[in-house]
Amino acid sequence: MKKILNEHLKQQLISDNHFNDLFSTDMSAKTQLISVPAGGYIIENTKRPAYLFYLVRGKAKLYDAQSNGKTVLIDFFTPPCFMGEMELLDPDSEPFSMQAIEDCLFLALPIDQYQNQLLSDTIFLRHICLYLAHKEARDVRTASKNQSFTLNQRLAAFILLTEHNGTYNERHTQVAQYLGVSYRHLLYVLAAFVDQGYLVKHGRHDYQIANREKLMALSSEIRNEPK
Amino acid sequence: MKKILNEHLKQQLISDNHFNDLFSTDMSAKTQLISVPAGGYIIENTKRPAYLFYLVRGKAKLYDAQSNGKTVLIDFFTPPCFMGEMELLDPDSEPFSMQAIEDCLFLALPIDQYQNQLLSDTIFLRHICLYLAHKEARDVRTASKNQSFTLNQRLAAFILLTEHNGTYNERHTQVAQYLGVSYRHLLYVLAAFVDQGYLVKHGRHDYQIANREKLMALSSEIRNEPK
DNA sequence: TGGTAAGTATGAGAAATCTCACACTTGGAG
DNA sequence: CTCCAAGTGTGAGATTTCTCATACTTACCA
Repeated sequence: MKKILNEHLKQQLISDNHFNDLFSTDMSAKTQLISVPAGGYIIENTKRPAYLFYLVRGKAKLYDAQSNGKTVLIDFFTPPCFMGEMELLDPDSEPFSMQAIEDCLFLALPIDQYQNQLLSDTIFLRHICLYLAHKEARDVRTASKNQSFTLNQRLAAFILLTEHNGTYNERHTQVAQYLGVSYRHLLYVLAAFVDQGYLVKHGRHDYQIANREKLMALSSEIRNEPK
Repeated sequence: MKKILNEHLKQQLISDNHFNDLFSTDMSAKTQLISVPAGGYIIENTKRPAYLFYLVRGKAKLYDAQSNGKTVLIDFFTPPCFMGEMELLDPDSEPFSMQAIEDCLFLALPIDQYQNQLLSDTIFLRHICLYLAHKEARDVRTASKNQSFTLNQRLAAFILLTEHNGTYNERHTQVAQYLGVSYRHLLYVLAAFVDQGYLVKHGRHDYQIANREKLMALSSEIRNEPK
């Protein structure tokens, strides 16, 4: 995690993402530009994050740290979205981890400094409410729809979501758990993708996307709104 | 939908559910007690609800009205929970329907009268935020877990959730869609439940629960937190 | 340096679930 | 009253996915 001291870029991102509309006062001066490289942690395990993050570029994933020490893949994030809002709102919330899939750029506000101000800012709170309400509505619909699809389709979508520079290299065990299928079946379908030339296996852990169009075709039915 | 003029019951429900803690000022006097009978509509199709509801007793279900006129079962609600908060927050939100499964009791605040006040009440907004954030977190975990269970287990949980006085009578077509399985398979499992004596079929549309313990055993693995 | 846990890998048979085809019932709309 | 759409019901074969068993590899720790 690194602060980026590029005032011009910061201002442009703030304006591109209408960041100031989220608050009742101009937060530009208080906002920091932060980058996290692919694979880096944005929020670590049990550590309370120091910032409220607003993702403007990149992809990230959310883990849940279970009591037994295991971690479970929970959800994915793409811009624009908040991260760390749960910690801002609820000091007693459970620990979890947030990790960058691609290089990520954030507009970030130091929590300890501005927590009180943010929690008293009705415009900000309304935006968070709306964000959460919409996210919830979307997730419920997506979850309901997802059940109807075969692992072929869901895996294609998953690969495209988590791929980085054309390379897919998630842990099979975690993915199987996240997609709700057996490890065995995941490997079958992965092998089938290689067979059919959609992926090429490199070494033990990396798969290179060889036919992105086909993967997109497979996954397209999931993303599209029903007519 | 009926207003209930029972001041004593209202005060008791307000106190039992710590309703006043949700706001920065005492809303008791402004709160109405509203009941909706089983099967009745709490929020109808495209009609903007007149109240912000807080469910304190009963069960309800949420439908999504699609553009083609069809309706899709989306989610279920049990106390305590808000209903209509989306409409309060976002005047442009999509239409949907909320229907009572059992007789429901609500603490309700007229939206047109108190919308501005509520949207300026940081305590209330924080509670809504927290409610939404926790609901979201729970739903994501549940959805992820649900995939791992067989229709046997999910259907058992679903029957217990939607049952009313020991009778289950949801539309098969909707349930199949909601649970993400084919109509055919749903009927298979339902028939198996009857075979095994968990349910008894009455007429064409009603199933009576004949072995609640067994259904609870089947569904228990879903609800329990992982250790 | 060896042991152990976690991840990767594959086969074979079983269970869950789907698709398709077809028939019957029911409740409105005209 | 008739027709039609939607819901209900059932059979048979195909596909998806699971379970279990069994190896091999890798990382890490004592």
